[in-house]
Amino acid sequence: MLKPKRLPAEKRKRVIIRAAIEVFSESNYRVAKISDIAARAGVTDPMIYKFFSSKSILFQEILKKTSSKTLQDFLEQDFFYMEKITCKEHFRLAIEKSLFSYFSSMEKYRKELKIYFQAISEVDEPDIEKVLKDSYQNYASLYESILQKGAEANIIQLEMSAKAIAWDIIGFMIHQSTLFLMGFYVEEDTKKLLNQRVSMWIP
Amino acid sequence: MLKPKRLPAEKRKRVIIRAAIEVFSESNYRVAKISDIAARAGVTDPMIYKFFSSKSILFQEILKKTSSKTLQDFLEQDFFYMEKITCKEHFRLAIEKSLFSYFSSMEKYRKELKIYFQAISEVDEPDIEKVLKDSYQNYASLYESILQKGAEANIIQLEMSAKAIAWDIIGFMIHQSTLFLMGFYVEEDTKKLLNQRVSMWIP
Amino acid sequence: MLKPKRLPAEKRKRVIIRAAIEVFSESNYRVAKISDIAARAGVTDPMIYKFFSSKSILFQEILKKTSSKTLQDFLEQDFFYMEKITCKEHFRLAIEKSLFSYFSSMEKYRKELKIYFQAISEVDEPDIEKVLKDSYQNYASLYESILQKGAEANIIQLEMSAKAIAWDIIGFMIHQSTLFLMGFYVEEDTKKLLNQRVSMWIP
Amino acid sequence: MLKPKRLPAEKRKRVIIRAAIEVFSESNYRVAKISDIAARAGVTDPMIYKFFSSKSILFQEILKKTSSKTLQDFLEQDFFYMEKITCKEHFRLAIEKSLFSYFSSMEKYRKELKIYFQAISEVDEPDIEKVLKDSYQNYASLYESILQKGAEANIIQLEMSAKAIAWDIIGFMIHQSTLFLMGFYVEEDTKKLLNQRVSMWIP
DNA sequence: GATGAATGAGCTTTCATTCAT
DNA sequence: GATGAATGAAAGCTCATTCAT
Repeated sequence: MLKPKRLPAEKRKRVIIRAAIEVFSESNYRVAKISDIAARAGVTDPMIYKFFSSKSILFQEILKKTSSKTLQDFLEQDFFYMEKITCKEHFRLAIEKSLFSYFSSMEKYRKELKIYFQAISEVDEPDIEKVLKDSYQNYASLYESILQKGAEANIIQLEMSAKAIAWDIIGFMIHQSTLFLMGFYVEEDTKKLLNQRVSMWIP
Repeated sequence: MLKPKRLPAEKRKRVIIRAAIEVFSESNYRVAKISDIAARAGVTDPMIYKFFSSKSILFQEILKKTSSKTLQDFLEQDFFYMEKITCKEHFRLAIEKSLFSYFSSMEKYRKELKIYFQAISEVDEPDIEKVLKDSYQNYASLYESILQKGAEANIIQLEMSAKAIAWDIIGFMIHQSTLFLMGFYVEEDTKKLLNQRVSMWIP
Repeated sequence: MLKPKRLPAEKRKRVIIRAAIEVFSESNYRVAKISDIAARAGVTDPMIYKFFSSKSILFQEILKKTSSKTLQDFLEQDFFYMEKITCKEHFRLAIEKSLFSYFSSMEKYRKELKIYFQAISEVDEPDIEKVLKDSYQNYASLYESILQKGAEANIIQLEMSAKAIAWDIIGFMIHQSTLFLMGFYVEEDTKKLLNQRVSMWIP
Repeated sequence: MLKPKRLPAEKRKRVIIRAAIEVFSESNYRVAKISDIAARAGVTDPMIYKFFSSKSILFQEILKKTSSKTLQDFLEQDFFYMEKITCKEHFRLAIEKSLFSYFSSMEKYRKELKIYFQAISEVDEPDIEKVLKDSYQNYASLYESILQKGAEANIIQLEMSAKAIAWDIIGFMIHQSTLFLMGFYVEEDTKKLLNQRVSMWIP
């Protein structure tokens, strides 16, 4: 092993997270050992604790980071640049594009996705449960507020509460993620389904 | 402690398996402790080892038992009583009914289903991987042979190999199971999808 | 396994001891399991406890039984039938014959011998230590009393106490037993050595 | 508890080995508990596992280390500095001296010797058997090669193969070790026997 | 008289985590 | 700032032994 370089804290932290993502995704939260992660990151065990106060916290940070990063990707593309959305059809398209963009990024985030599904088995740890819920909540809130805005601006009319629709959208995302991880994802099918759903959500 | 009742081996084994199913399904394979299972079954740890030589074996036995029990349920209903199946439509119906019967039993086997999905995270243990694969394989073989028979009897014509179709059927089952566990299962939707698929499988 | 016959207690006990001798001699006191012994004897574990209150007791009984049996063999041959021993030379011959008879029986008692040497590693259990010592003591006492009788009858003259000589005889027996178990026993050599020693003991 | 001193790994390992030698030699491999050894070494159980991956490995390392240490002592004294050995008499003397040096060191290695004899009861563990055999083999090879050299240089003439003689030498060593441990070792006697044997080996 | 059922007690081993240097 | 040394706590598993039937 190469002599461990002195890295600036932020960088080192990122290296550790990257290593942890790999190690966790290769087995699971319980089987993965701190020392495996440390070895993969090229540091010693206590270094992990310098940045993350416990294994659980490290796991949670991964969940949070992944969630916020994908959310970021999302916002940056700004599918919902309202100036451009002037009619229902545009609105529908924006929803479609945003979701499809998520589906397209699944390959890139395959490992993180696996970790998300592991997390489901760990919901008896309340902290983990919270992070998991929050992460879904963020997405839901985003869609909820967008739908709200669209409705307020009279661009669209909703038949259900914005919240209910938002959570159905999240459900669809999770569902497709599962299909993806299990090897059942077929882009064409999803596209069609997505189209149908959008018509349902925004009638 | 309540005075430990003496049970004949077969009964005790069943009690332990039941307890293990509960304990495993409430958290996961790694988190569940032998002593939790023992306590739930109202026995001491060593009793577990009288019946199952290791925790992993116990887990595997649950997987196997569940698999063979649901398969049994299946065979007993004999959807494929060939004397009665004389035309393609009957054949299609038999497939539909058999699958729908499986979907209907998911609620009954919710815990076992959860354990099956936990097992996916444990496939780095080769024994567990094998049991998992075998269990799917059994179902696949069943459908394969049925399709084969139907084709040989000229009741149906297949556009793909019986094997490929069989595995697509399994995929559909797994997919619906996932939806179910995640709370996304809607009987109506599944019925429609099932209908479509059957038309695909048996054109 | 054949249905366990109802055996008279004494016979059953002997069967168990025989099984225990085999099982112990094949590994060692700690590694040998009660259930192995029971299986070998064709009985269930609790049966062992019917006859021997603990594993240690069973081990001790083997030591005792072996000791008394070989001692018995010894006495029966009556090398020291005093009427026939009228001179030093006869006395020496009796000693020689008695020891040589022991050496000749080592093959027959190989397993028991192994157990004796195992017992040495277990002397931290005081009971076992006692049995071991007693067993040597019995032999020693025998020789001591014979030497005493010989001296009192003026057949032989001793240069050391009868006790000291007796224990040296025991030492020689143990030594030869060790050689035997380790595969270094050569009858010819032992015969010569024995002859020398006898001259020493009875000058 | 006394505050646990921090020791560099090498030192700590030596402390543990020393403790293990004592604890093993005081009872036996099965009776000695890891926690006994840890306590004796003034550490907690897991420290043992930092250095030795299992109890069996620890035991084996002791056997190996002892074997290589005594062999080292041996080689350092260089009884077989060939320049000085020019005639049969010198050669014989070298053999005698080397063996006698070993016998003289038995007191120093009494505990290790006891452990070696324990190991015999544990030969059903194949790893232990191997270590034991290798350890004897090393000594045998040493003597074999020396005898070979002597014969090739025409300093001595052998009546048997160098290998056979080498193993007879090992047998003699083991035998004397046994006598020593059982309290029957008498330097004088051994010297005489040794002298005889050497005449046999190198006639 | 014999056994199947059950357990107490204990051992090896693992791992997240801390702390002195 | 980084690490090697050390441990607390617990888990899986084994085995001699007991007891109800």
